[in-house]
Amino acid sequence: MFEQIFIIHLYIQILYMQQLEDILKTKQPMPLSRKTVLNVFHLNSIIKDKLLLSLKPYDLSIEQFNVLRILRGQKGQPVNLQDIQDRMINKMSNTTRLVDKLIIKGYVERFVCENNRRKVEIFITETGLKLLKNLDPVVDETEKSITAALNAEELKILNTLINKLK
Amino acid sequence: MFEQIFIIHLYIQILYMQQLEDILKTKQPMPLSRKTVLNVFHLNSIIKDKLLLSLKPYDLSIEQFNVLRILRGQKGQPVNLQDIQDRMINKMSNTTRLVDKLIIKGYVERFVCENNRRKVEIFITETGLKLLKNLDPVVDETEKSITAALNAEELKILNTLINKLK
DNA sequence: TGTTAAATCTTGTTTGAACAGATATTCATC
DNA sequence: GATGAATATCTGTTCAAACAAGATTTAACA
Repeated sequence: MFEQIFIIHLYIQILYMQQLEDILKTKQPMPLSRKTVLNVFHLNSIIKDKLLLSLKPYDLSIEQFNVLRILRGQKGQPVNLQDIQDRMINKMSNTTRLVDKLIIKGYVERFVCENNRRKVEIFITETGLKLLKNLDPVVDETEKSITAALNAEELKILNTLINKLK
Repeated sequence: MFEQIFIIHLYIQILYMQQLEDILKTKQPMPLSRKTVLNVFHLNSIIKDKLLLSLKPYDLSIEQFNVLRILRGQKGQPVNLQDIQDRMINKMSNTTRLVDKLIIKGYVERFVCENNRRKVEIFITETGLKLLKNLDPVVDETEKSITAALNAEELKILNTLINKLK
């Protein structure tokens, strides 16, 4: 956890400031806190839809895809279910069944951990790695198109503000 | 849709810049676009959980609550299902059943539109209005606590950036 | 006017999420 | 080493979301 101070001079064109009010067709102005919450929900929904559209041809949910990326990041080192749950973006109750589906599709394997037989160790398979390799450019492209409206500096500011909220 | 130019001088303390990397335990740095997407997902998940917790005592989902707020905003004017769908933050496929649940709970009523019998007009009931009145301070408080880490200027910037992405 | 298309809502089915309870293994303590 | 608590995962059930097809009413128009 670092502590730095950035000084940023930001010139922003406020083009679509009324978007949310347009959708909701509210007459009176909303508190800034509510507007922010609703805007985050709305943006999340838009991004989710776009990503899902990219993953649809591969029959993967966003969560399944993220788990595969987590496993790849391990580079062969074992991960147990708890680890996966901790690293998932949307906390889920049943990671077991998510992994089940990835096993059925042949993208991951599950072994009982010999050191601690309560745990299960999960690995990504060659098939899983190959799938990710195919998906990488697709998802990269989608993510870039999603964030295309902001330049690097603006994105950094956005991430900073989000991190302060979390 | 207005067009204005704001000049904002922003001094931001970057305190938790590494949060996402901490969770995912990734070694190599992520592209800024991916980081942004994951950060939005993560923030959305956190906010959703907090709001759900506030609504839980009232046995309302976030979507149900938002629909009630939309109906209240109409001040007695009829809204049909299509209108509601258009104004919902997360586009849903079956608004019918969402409204069904609100009817069962006695918060809204449904009538066939006489001018166009394909449409159904939906109104909020007195019970629904009373519920919202109870919920207002609770949700306001939650929303404020969610956004408490940012001051008004930062929130405005955040909303502007989000709007540019949408 | 009769046929077809469009708009609007509903229903059926399949899949995913949430929650609680069950199972299996390990750890701590006596 | 027997017992109860803690850890880690799995399973059952219930409820919500996604998707597609169906039903009803209106509009278009030859």
